[in-house]
Amino acid sequence: MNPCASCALRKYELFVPMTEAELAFMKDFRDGEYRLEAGEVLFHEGDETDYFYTVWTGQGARYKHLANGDRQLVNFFFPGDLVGLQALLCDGSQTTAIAASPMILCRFRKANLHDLFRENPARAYDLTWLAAIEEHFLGETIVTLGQRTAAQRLAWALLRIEARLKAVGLMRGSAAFFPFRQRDLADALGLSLVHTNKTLGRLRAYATWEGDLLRVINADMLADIAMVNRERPAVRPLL
Amino acid sequence: MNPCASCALRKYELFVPMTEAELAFMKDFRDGEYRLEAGEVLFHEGDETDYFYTVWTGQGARYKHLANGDRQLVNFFFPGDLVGLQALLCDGSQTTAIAASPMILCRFRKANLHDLFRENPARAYDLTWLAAIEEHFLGETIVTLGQRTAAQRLAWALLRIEARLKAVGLMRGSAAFFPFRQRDLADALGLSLVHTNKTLGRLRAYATWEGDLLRVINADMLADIAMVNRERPAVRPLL
DNA sequence: CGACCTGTTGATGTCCCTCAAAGGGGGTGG
DNA sequence: CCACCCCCTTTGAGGGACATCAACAGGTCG
Repeated sequence: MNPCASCALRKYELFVPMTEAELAFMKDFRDGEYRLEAGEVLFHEGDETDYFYTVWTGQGARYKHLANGDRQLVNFFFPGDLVGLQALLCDGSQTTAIAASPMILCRFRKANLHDLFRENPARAYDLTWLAAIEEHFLGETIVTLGQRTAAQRLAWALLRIEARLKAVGLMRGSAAFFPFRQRDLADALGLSLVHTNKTLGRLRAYATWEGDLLRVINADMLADIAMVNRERPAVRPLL
Repeated sequence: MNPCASCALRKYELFVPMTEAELAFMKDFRDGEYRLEAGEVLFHEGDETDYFYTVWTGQGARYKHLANGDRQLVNFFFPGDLVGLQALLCDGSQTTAIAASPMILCRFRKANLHDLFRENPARAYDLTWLAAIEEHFLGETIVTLGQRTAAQRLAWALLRIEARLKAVGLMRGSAAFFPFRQRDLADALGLSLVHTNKTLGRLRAYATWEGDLLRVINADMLADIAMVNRERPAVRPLL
């Protein structure tokens, strides 16, 4: 029984298909699962870890605290995302990773990384590919934080999050399951909670977010507001 | 005559040393140099490129334009930095890369990337390592844009830039050579040019930036203002 | 000499932050 | 089964940090 071969994520178009041989390799490279409850921490700022992960189920986020107690959320992570690779390669995590819902992660040992590169260059390439994709998203985030107004930031974020969730089938009816609070989104976008709330109110004709359900009503309008081109997420590997 | 073996950058502590064999390999993997004058563009938003690069000499930046004409600088690049890897892996660049001074870049062919992973896993690992380091810096930038005030942003940036320049010997006397304009720094930090100028004025007791020369006078004070721990740049590979 | 770029400074406006408080839902304990 | 509390959302009021507009000075180049 190969958990990688039977992984439900692989059916989604978001991910590049894998061969039988690749799936067999990943099964051995994988070092079991790691389970988290909502609110639990995967690693803390300053931790030296021996593992990195990919998200199998659930959602979480990575953030950093400043000396004055402010918090900046660096990114959310969704099924298929890599977590903790820089913590490994940049000796020591500078961020904290936390689960926002129950999560299951596939775990990989740092000690096996060199073997991966030596024995399966194609998978190593995919790992680099994933790192580059993450880097690309962080670049987009920088553009947003640097140049967009509150309404533009929110439109941008809601659009992006909903598309990503849809791509991995995280739907409850016609809405996407998004288990975060307004506080989290505010900290991700560099806005105050109050202003985030008020601005969400003004966008309510185009997108709603009630409880854990995010519903995009008028994506074109949101894209207009955010000044982005609406594009489906690029195809990417899944370790 | 091996340009990688004689590369003047390798003497700096910032970079992990390479063996003779590795240097010989890199010489073959390298696909010549690419030279730019100040102001010239390496690649444009939307370009599909066949190359990626590392900076040998000179400095530049990568930025993105929004529909309204605003510009956000995503990162600066300095000698030893990787440029254009995501453009390759995320099909198509979303950013423009431009030289701020005359530059020489070492060029690598996209077509050879798979060979790199197959034939030299250790170098492939280094490539991923570099990507992770870049990702780490982008994360820091996100924290800064999201949470820090104008003075904090500038203190953070001046500190970081000066440390990076020092690490590759880009000194003119006791100051670092930094060929950008206030407009560039403003666009990097998400501030207006005017406010950047005024805030730089208020920091002038701790750091000066006149012409192309950046001089940090009181790094401890800047670190205090920026709420960062002063740390030397982590050691990293140099392709 | 004039055009242009960069840096500098002042005046005015506004977006967003901070402070404050109230309402709803879920959980817990009496 | 209700009282109470905590967390989250929502709304209003006031203030501040930063953007925008405008103008000038110095240096460089044609």
